[in-house]
Amino acid sequence: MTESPQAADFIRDIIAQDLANQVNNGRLQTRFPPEPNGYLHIGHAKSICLNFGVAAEHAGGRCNLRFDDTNPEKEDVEYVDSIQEDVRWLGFDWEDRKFYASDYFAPLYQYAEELILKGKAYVCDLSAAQMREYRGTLTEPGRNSPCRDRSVEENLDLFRRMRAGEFPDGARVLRARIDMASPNMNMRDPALYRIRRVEHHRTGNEWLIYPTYDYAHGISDALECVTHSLCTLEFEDHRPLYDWILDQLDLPCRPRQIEFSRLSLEYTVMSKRKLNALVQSGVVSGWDDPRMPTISGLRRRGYTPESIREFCRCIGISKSPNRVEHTLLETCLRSDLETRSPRTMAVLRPLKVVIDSLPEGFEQPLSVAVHPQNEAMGKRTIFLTREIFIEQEDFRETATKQYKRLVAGGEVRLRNAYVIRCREVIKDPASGAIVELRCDHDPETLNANPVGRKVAGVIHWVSATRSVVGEARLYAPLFTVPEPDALKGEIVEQVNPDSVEIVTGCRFEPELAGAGGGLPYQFERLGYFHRDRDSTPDHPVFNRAVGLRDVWSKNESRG
RNA sequence: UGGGCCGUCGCCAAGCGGUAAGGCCCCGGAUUUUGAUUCCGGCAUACCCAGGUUCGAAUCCUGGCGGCCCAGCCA
Repeated sequence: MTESPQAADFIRDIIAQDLANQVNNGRLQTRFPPEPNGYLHIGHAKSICLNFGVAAEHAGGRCNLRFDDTNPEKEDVEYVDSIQEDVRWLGFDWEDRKFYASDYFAPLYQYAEELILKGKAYVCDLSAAQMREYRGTLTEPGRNSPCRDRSVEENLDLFRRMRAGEFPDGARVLRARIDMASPNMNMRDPALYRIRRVEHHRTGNEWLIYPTYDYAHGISDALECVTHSLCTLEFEDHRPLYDWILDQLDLPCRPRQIEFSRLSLEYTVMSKRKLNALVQSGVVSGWDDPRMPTISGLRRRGYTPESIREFCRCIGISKSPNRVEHTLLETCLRSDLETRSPRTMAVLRPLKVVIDSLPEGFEQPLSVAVHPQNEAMGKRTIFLTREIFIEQEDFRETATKQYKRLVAGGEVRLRNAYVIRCREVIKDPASGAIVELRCDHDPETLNANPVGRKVAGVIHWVSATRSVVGEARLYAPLFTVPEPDALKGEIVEQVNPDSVEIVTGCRFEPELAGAGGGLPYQFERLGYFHRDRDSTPDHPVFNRAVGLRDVWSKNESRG
């Protein structure tokens, strides 16, 4: 797709200015710092596009991948693997700069001793509950911990013994010595280290104490010589702490934290906690369920990296609260696939049509464009046979003049083939259901318009004999309300029960049986469909990534 | 209620004292063997509100109002 040029935003403005002013000697270093405790979602894509994107826009700009793995209780290698796959799939490259906060556990520990030596940190014996009590509230200042004035020697001794495993989990923490009366709760002597006898996915059992995010993040940034540390708005209140920590220590570089608003999307949820709940409960089939807003879910659904990048460009970067309409995401996919997706005809709900004017056993090969606007994509061959299938909804016994498809006694064009006329409607005598149509074709209408009359409608079809049977999965939003985050109760119980519709007995052009996992196909007149990994050679399964824009059904249902 | 941040079209979002970009949606119309695509045209006398400064304000000042975030030994 022709990707739009990257527009400026307040972060790019700041960076351009810093670069112009030779701040950090004109270096630009960003980082994408996921915690490996879940799969990446479209909100992360926004951050990835920003961090890797802005680095790529400047000569010498670099973006690191850094796993923020300071809490072994929640983290797992499964997630570090999926995260790397997703970032790469999105089209970004950290080259040889894959780091982990856990790479810095040793220096982090040394810096903590340094803080103690400077009287800027102390070991606190308060329990978690007590600490909460001492912290005060939003409107009342906190109280100093009784341990706050311990001597440097005692603090150092205690901290070393914390590390050595002399105290049980949770017994003590190392705290920054800042200001228990600060109006900013984050500055009320925040915890820096906690005791956790948990195996870490990379450091194993080497450490019994683990640094907190607030302590580790800024130092990790500085050690990597990150110049611009971009994060979401909820960390705005942490910036004074981020700066405080860097101010106390003698570090090689001085990063600057800048915050932007996180992405919200209509009809879905974005918090890892909620997404995890959906996965664990089984209401979705996994992190890559095509209804999920995860990168892996979007990929399985049929979204392309290009379309997701374009989406991220479209939404921009700002500090305003936002909730983006999901039609924008769909538009980005459609506009990507419109230009390069191969076309095919598929009938989801088949209605048998017999063309009586064609002889028994008739087969006519038709060479048709893979993409009508792009000849370079070549031709494919389809076969017209006496028996074909059309879409059930493309026939009505009676209809208003607005209905441009086939009606009893009326004419319609078979896409890429002839105009046919419906002579007879065969019904099941018991149920009255339409089971078959008998039609005649007009032999003069292949690649030519009929003379003396106009046939407005064009419908897709597939040969009854030259086709394969398979399955289509049609998706609707996971939630029926635009703001599911506002819903009360368990998120798992709020999921739209009709968010997936499995249609079996679909008919596809034969080549789709063995189609690879490349770009989604456009099923003409229906939408873009992506082959699912549940497919088998004799039973293709296609996910509808997105439908075609459809003003007709919208207007008709409107009345 | 303490602190931080945000408020420009239905949804994103430019704008940085000189008289409201752009995209999405939406509405017309043209072309069309996909009711798709493409193409033309329309879509904020108005920037949360109220005052003030100024020749001139979405932009500066003052005061309101509304929304989001923070009281994890999560990130």
